[in-house]
Amino acid sequence: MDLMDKLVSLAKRRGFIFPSSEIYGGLSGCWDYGPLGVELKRNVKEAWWQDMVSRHDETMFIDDGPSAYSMVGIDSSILMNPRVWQASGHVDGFSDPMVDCRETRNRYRADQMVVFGLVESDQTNKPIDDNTILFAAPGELGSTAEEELLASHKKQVSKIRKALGSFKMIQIPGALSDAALRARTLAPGASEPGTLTEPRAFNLMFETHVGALKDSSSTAYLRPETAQGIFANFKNVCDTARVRLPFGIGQLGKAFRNEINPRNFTFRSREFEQMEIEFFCKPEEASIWYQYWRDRRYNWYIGLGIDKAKLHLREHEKSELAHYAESCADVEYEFPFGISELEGIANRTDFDLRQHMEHSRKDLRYLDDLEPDKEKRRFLPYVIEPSAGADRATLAFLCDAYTEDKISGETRTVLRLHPRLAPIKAAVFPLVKKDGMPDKALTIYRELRKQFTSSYDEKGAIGRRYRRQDEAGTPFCITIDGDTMANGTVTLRERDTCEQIRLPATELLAYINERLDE
RNA sequence: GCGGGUGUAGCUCAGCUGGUAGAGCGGCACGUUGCCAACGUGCAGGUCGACGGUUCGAACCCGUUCACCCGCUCCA
Repeated sequence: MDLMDKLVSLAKRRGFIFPSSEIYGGLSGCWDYGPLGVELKRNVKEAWWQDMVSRHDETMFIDDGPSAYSMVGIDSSILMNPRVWQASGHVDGFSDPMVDCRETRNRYRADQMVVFGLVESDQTNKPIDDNTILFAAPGELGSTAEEELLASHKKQVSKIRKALGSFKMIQIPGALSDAALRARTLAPGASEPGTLTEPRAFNLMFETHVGALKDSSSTAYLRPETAQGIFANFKNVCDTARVRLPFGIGQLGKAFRNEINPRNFTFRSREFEQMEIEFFCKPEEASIWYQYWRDRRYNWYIGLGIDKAKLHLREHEKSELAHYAESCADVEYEFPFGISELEGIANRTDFDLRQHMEHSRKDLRYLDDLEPDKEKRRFLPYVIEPSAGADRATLAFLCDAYTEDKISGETRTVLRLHPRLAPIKAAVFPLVKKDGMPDKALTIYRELRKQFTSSYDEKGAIGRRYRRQDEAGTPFCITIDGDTMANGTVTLRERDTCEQIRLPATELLAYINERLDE
């Protein structure tokens, strides 16, 4: 059984993650977090929110940043005015049948791509050959002519003309929907035929209707990203929060994408949770802030215990960049199913604010009242966007924590989660179920429980209880034994080393709190 | 969406040429034990993914369908 299978089994067996609505057969791309999973995921989100937003100190330079900066948070609604998604490009970009070129990674609207075939130059329009190459060109069906084919295609066409003599080119409707014809089709800029994917309707956004009437005027979308809620509130935050450039707005929340093919456990889901920051700065400082956020976000995962050897920061090639991004880097983790993206950090320039300014006709420019030059006072800030997936981060922490080691010949399964992320911080056991130990243990348990998630267990052998907590990732197990009854000390057993220390029960809270902050 | 594979207990799986459901682990109870998955006894838990067909009889054969996994694809 490979690591991923083991992890999925453990997640189910111990109550981390279940398939959504499982008693009805589940729903592809949707997952439920169980009693342990919800604590883990909350801890991931809480760590992010604290580290990025609520505990951020705007009076200090953070992690060698270029300057001090402010961070504020918002929580915008999932349903928004649909014009938001027109401005962002999501409505036009993802609602039509599209084909992708595997080689050039370009995407075309299938209904606006014209495919030409070579036919006899007489009236028969008979194909000159059943296996000739076909040429695809983006254009408008019915009006794009041979002359408008890309230059690279022209060369090939004239080459064929030299070899085969006279022929003419006609449009072949529906060629992209036919697998055999598609395999012979040369995409613009591609080096060989057959690189185009099947046309697919990219109904990426989930549609719904607001109000009682189900007509086009009531159409609304479940947000496919949380980012636009931040851009849409940029002016509100500027007007009310007393922030000055540079500053960031953070948001945690659900987003929805009707993925063609959800895969790899919770990694690609249709409903997922994002942890996004839109960081606004002066255009001339954008690249230095981009560097800063790349490194800061990469190190955030390391600080929470992810194996550095499995975490990569990958800078995108220019050709990989989305049209709105000037630069982009991915934080990638080596999952058992392959290297995959946890977070993208992009320099989005002023694309989003500009789009929203044009569509909303509201002036979204930042007013720099310290700038003496009146011409330069109003401008659109550039945006650095560190956009992370909460479910992906949770999955990465789980995968990274999963360990099997040997304790006196027996295989032990243990989740070596960072104490800050562990669903349960401490478990309390009476060594035996007699001599007043359960009562003493319960007193200590109730004390710990006031401060952090704790567990009490008196069932079964002590070794079994330790192992149960190992599978849940509990970093500390506290055992009440004969000495506790005599002198008030307890043993505290470390999850990762199985080593025990003895300390007075009265010092437990302070000790564990200290360890949680490491 | 296309190609391939898999659906049996909470988990991992066995179940022969069709004959009426099993194991290990896990859970619970009691006893014994007492610092790293101890032992004993007992209990609970399955309309064998769903629907339909063939048959005296289907977990097994046939059809349909759903879900999941792998590859192509996409991305937080």
